[in-house]
Amino acid sequence: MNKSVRTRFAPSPTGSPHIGNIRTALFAWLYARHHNGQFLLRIEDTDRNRFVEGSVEQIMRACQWLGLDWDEGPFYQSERLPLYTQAADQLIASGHAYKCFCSSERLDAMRQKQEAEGTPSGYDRHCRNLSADEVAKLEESGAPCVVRFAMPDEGVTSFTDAIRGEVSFENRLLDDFVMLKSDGYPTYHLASIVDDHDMEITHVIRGEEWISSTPRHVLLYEGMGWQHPVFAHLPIILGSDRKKLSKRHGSVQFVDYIDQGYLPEAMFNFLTMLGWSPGDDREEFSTEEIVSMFDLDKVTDHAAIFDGQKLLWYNGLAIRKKPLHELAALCVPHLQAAGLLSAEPSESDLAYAQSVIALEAERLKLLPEIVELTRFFFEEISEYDSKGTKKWLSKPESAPLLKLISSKLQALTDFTVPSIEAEVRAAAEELGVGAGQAIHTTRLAVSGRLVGPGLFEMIEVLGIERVVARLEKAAEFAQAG
RNA sequence: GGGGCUAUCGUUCAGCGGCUAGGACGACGGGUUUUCAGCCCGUAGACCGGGGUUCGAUUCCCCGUAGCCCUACCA
Repeated sequence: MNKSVRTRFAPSPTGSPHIGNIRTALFAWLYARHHNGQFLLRIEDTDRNRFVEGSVEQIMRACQWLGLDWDEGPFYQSERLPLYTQAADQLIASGHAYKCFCSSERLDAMRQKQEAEGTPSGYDRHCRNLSADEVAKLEESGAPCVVRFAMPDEGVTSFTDAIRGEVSFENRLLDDFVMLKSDGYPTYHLASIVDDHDMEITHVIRGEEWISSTPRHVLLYEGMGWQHPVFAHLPIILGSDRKKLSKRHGSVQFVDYIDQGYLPEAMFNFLTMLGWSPGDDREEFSTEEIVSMFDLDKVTDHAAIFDGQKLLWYNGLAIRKKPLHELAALCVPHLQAAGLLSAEPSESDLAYAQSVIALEAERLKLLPEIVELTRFFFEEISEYDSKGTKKWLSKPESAPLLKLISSKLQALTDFTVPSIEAEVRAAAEELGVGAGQAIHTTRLAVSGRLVGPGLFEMIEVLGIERVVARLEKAAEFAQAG
């Protein structure tokens, strides 16, 4: 009869979500799903200055793409203002909070002085002991005010982090933070505890940058007479130089990875392994397997470094695991965008595209690469690889070789890999050149390139007409020198 | 300046008092093959430093160092 687990992802709409944001969402989602609980989405839009149009859409797009479905929400804090002011009033009434009328100038001066003197920073509690009369007078004058939490000046506040164990802070080192701003909006601290309580969140799973703020939250819960949820602070994700993830490490915006052609399965697997493990050496899992195994006690407590190469490896893995028709469905839009395939391809065009994709699948690491990998299957060859030209097409035997192969293939009634291979090898033998030479020369003739799928498979898929035309063209080119 | 979190191969995840310190990515070498890729096999590569505790520390404690986070009317 234990309360069902409820977690949430609570991003602020200040831009496109970061890799780290989504990883946090992922872990919160995994925890909820593992325990058959609920996962909610809450938009923390309490800072009107930093609001960025479109970020909520990007956040939802990222979650949906990864498969992080939410059971409730999205909730918007900006629509719940009365809840926060009520809580603030209650805290003032119970003596846990007070109004502060200090101007930003006074606060700046105070901070400068503290810095100059090397004394600990923090609000000097100037307004903490204002009498009721003074407060009334100031309110009457219309002076803007904020509500600050009245920190106990002694004692220790501690909590048990689900990942790090017991963490404690001395209250006297904590200052009277602002919980309600002068514009009537709450700060994160107030809003999040009011909402987490109201939404019956059982586990607050968030980034480790929140650890230092947690004693404030614990005290806020106590002030409200509420029990606080379990806190779990996830390790941060850093760049390869152990510095904050930034553009220099590649993309930091999550949606960029969608656009670059990563697969959600790969990203899902990669991200969960960044800070979590099943406790042994395995690291390739399906989403279902991860959901069934995931728990907070296996989350590491130290920073993880974002390794783009590993992500790429996971992506290649995911691509190779995809059933062909699914992979084709993912590649087709890229081919269409490149103009290699029409917007409304015929049945046979589609079938052709699919067999082409099948040949290149194992070389594919990123979806958009399919375009350059397969271009020659769809378009005529505009030029031959220059190294290949020098090495193979410049040989005097190339033209007769290509012509012979062409005629042999044309005579074929059974245009399949084994017969194609037999004919190419026979042609080589007839002219007394090595099979390797015949194969490389032919590859260059039909694809213009030096590397690619197996030659015979490639010829079969290209079809007799294209192949013959290309062999003849290459023979002419070779003859002309 | 103050406070907090963290510290195993280049990276990642294991190890939770006794191990030849393991797996993966990457690197390097080999095999398969017509090339590349893939696949298979192999090689190199790590316990931040100093004190304790203990018969015994990578593992527990303390100090130092380093990185990161907080120290906003931002989240």
